Amino acid sequence: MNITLFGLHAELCKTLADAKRLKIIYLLGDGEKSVSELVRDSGFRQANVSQHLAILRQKGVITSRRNGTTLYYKIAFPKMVKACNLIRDVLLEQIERKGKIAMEARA
Amino acid sequence: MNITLFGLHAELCKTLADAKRLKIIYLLGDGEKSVSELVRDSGFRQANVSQHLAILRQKGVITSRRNGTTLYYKIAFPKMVKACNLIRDVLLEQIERKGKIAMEARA
DNA sequence: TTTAAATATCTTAATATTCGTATATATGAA
DNA sequence: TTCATATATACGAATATTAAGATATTTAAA
Repeated sequence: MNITLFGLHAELCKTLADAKRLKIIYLLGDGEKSVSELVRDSGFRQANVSQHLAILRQKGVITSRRNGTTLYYKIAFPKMVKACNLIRDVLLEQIERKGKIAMEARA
Repeated sequence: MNITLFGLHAELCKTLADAKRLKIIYLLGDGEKSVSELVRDSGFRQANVSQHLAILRQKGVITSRRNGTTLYYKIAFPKMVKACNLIRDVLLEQIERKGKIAMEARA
């Protein structure tokens, strides 16, 4: 069920479906960053950042480059960031249209 | 942690992060469809389709219109489909690249 | 007011995800 | 070699997600 196109597609979408990974993706939007820079800028624990980076790298969303003991990560496909931006646009439109409180009241 | 922008953003991304929901979204891409049409075209069980539709509706990705006992669903934000398409593009690029690498490795 | 059709919801077991702690690995310097 | 720094991985507990079966709800028609 996972080697269908929809299955692979869903797996790729899953990489975006986590608040911490989204933050990391946007931190990498400005250009490559080392793990320790990401730890510093995100406020997440080092091990946790590495875990999320491993997921993003394994799904081909980011790539890495080593310089000494330092690993630099960057976005592999700008289209993924564009997709994130579209989804964020929708979110902002939803918030603007109804107000988040009204949305939750109906839920 | 879920009422942050990144938290809400991740929740919206989550709606795309399931193979069945992606299939439903693409089935709705051509225009509105009733639940029974979706059941027929997807091959999923009725209760399961309803469950996924409920998730998509609750997150504001689709909207519904009732006609008698029939409920018609449609995409609420075309931008969400565009985001799906971008991610699928990335997936296809990844597959193509991998294919090339595999070809080169074999050659 | 029964009945049927269309759709939604509840419950639950299986599975997947996430995070923290602890530990391991890799690289370069002393 | 030994040490320090940067980063990755293993493991387990808590939590979340999914699918199926059973049941409920809604609407219209008989």
